[in-house]
Amino acid sequence: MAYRETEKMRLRKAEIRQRILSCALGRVAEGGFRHAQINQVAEKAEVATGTVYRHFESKAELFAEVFRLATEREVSKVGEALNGDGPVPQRLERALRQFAVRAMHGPVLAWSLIAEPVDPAVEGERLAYRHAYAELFERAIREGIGEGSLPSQDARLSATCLVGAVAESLVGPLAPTQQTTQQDTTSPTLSEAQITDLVEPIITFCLQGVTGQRR
Amino acid sequence: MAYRETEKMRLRKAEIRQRILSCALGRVAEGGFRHAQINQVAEKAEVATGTVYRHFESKAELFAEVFRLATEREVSKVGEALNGDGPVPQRLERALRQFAVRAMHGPVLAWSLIAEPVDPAVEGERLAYRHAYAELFERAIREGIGEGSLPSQDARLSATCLVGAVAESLVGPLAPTQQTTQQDTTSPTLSEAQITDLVEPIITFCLQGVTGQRR
Amino acid sequence: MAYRETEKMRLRKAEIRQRILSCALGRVAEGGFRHAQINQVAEKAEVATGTVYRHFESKAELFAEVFRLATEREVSKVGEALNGDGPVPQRLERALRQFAVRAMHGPVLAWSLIAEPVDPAVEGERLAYRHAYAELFERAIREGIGEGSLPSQDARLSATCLVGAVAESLVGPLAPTQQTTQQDTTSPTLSEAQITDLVEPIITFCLQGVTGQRR
Amino acid sequence: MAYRETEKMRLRKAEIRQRILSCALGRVAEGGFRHAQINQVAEKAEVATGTVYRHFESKAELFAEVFRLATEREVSKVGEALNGDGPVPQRLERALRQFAVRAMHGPVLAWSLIAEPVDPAVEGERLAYRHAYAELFERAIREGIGEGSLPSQDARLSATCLVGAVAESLVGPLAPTQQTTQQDTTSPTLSEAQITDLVEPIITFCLQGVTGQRR
DNA sequence: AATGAATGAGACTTCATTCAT
DNA sequence: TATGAATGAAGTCTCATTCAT
Repeated sequence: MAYRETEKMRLRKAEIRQRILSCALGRVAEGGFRHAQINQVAEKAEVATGTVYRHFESKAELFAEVFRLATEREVSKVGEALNGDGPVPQRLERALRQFAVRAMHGPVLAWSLIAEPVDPAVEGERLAYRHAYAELFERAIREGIGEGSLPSQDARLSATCLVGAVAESLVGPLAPTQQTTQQDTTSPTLSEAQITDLVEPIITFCLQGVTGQRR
Repeated sequence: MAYRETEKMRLRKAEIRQRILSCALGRVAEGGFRHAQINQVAEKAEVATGTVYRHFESKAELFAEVFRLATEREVSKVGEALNGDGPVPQRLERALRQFAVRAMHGPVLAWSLIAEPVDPAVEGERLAYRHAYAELFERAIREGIGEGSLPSQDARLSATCLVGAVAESLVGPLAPTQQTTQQDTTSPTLSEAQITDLVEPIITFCLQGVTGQRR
Repeated sequence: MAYRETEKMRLRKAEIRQRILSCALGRVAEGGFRHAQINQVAEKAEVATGTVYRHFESKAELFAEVFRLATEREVSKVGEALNGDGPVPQRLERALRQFAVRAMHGPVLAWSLIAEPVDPAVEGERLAYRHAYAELFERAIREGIGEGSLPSQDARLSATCLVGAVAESLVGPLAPTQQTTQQDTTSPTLSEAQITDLVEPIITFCLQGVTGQRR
Repeated sequence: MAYRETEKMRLRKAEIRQRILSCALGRVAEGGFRHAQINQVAEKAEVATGTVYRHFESKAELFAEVFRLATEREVSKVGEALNGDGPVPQRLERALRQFAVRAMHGPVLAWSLIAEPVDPAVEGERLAYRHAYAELFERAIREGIGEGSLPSQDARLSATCLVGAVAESLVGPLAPTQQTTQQDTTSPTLSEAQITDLVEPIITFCLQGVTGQRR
């Protein structure tokens, strides 16, 4: 008989691709890019090594995709918050909270996305990611300066400071959740209340940084 | 006689140890921990590979020590600035400038110290480093709150934000000096004027963040 | 009804087999056996990988067949020339020219057929191919010795020398057309005039070799 | 104690390098470049895989060296024969005999050197090897034309024919010693008498080819 | 009977660490 | 004690072949 059920198989293939991606993401979330090896990803996804290479050209390609996958939604959420209605400081606050709360839910992953050095190919994605963040914040800050709700300042550097302050506070080794080594594969999950307690002071700092006014 | 011989040898041994350490530091400054291999360090230090292992238990041990070496002075400089005379905001400004300017002069090293993921053993040192920074800033902020020069705030988180904002701005992939991949082993050297242009807005942001007042 | 259906399918099957064979030959002609992978052959033939294995037991089987396909016609042309009318030296000349000119038109293929090492199974075919050539030439030389148009000689070795001289001149790395690496997949096509300039001296050498007389 | 016995160790290192080279050559002689894998070479040489890489930058480098090793002497012997005293035809005869007899003693190796396709890096060496041969013969033929002992001819093509005729006769699949597959790892060793019987007719053919006179 | 995704052995290469000299 | 060659586990990637659909 000719060839049937292409649809089913296409689904299966897509599913395996997804499984590989998500297992790769899982490995990154557990131990960072550093500890995510093709073999282990394949094993976790219950496929053969070669299968990974059927779906992704190389390790770098795979993790670049992982990066995009993990990143896209984060950036778009922050973007939504920043592009919403209301005065800029209020929107900044929403966006920072969005950024911070999400990062708190997966600190190792967040850290990998933000700080871990990787293959040049993946690095490209990270750069894009940070750029995306920075540009979103930068644009908002410029807008705030324009509308008079923010004082004059170097919008780009302020945007960078925002990202840095949040990232460091939440996922850096200093962060309350990271009192231990990053190599730990288990990360504590915080309660919503704990998260709020951490996030609010950070937002205060950041908003004061851009507005120059006591919050 | 026997004693003086021993003494000489002890000096020589210490000297070799220093040379290994400083060459290892050199490699990190050039390309990060990632690209610092024992063989290359040994070669640069003009000793045999095995000699490195006579002075340091393992690669991790060596680089932990490297980390301490590189870090100690940075932290103590910032500490001096923070523990000096004058109102806290002024001291904070001095310290931040100290931190920022030094980082700008060796971005790859700074980035490695701040952000590059490494062996657990080395990570411990990084933790200590960031802790040291955070504690210095935290103490100063507390003092400022006490003396009334700073508003009430979560001193620890503010301190962390300070470190994060500076680090991100100066050595992150977004930083003006890092518009390219970290894999680059050559980093542009900035003129003093350029450095000032970068550092001032950052300091402004940070001070506003802790003081809640327009600078 | 049932019969005609079967017939149609048999034709279709034969056609697919042919397509696979000819695409495999194409790949060899482009880059040699070395660079002819089953996947690429299948893709070029617009069938699935598995289909190749329905028609041929293994890669080796396929390429053995390819070898036969590519070889048969060459040998039979040379055979016709050798078995024609006229004195042996004249027929040898015709045959050598036939051999040489054809090889010049597809140097990579010719080289693959003559010299590239391959799987044992394929090698068997190459052996048969060279044997066929050698036997044709050998028989002609024997005939020439018999009729007195050629001096006494070891007919087999002379035949081998003929093949070797032509093959090396035309497809060896020394050959004027092969001044570059075999890995090159594109080979220059020569004009008829150029081909003649190359072929004539070779024929002269070969005929002198068997006749022992100045041509 | 400081470092002693450098001399002994240098010898040992050189010896290992030699052992690797000679085992690699052995593998080529047994089954061609195709079947010479780094692991097997290392095993045969009784060293670890990594050791091979201490002595040679890459597989290609190793086999390029193997090629040079195997080739140098052959070419220089032929060169000596060609550059000696006496009329050109006589020198050609000496050189051809030299070439042929040596090849007969290691047919698989000879074939690998002459015909097997390999890594581009190794191919470079082969090219050089064939060039060397061709140039030697070409120069001699030109000289012969100059001194009147050889008729006018395309020296380059004649030289190529010489190499091809000898190579094919001795190491090609048609050659009496190669009635079986090249993949055979054992090759029959011929007696001196047998070798003479094979070599003489080849030389006759070749000399007749270049001189156009019955030998 | 055709499909083509999955398989997995096997090839090359790197580099932290050891150990005979 | 210093040396540095040797080690070998581990990692990435390829490709002939199989097999569920």
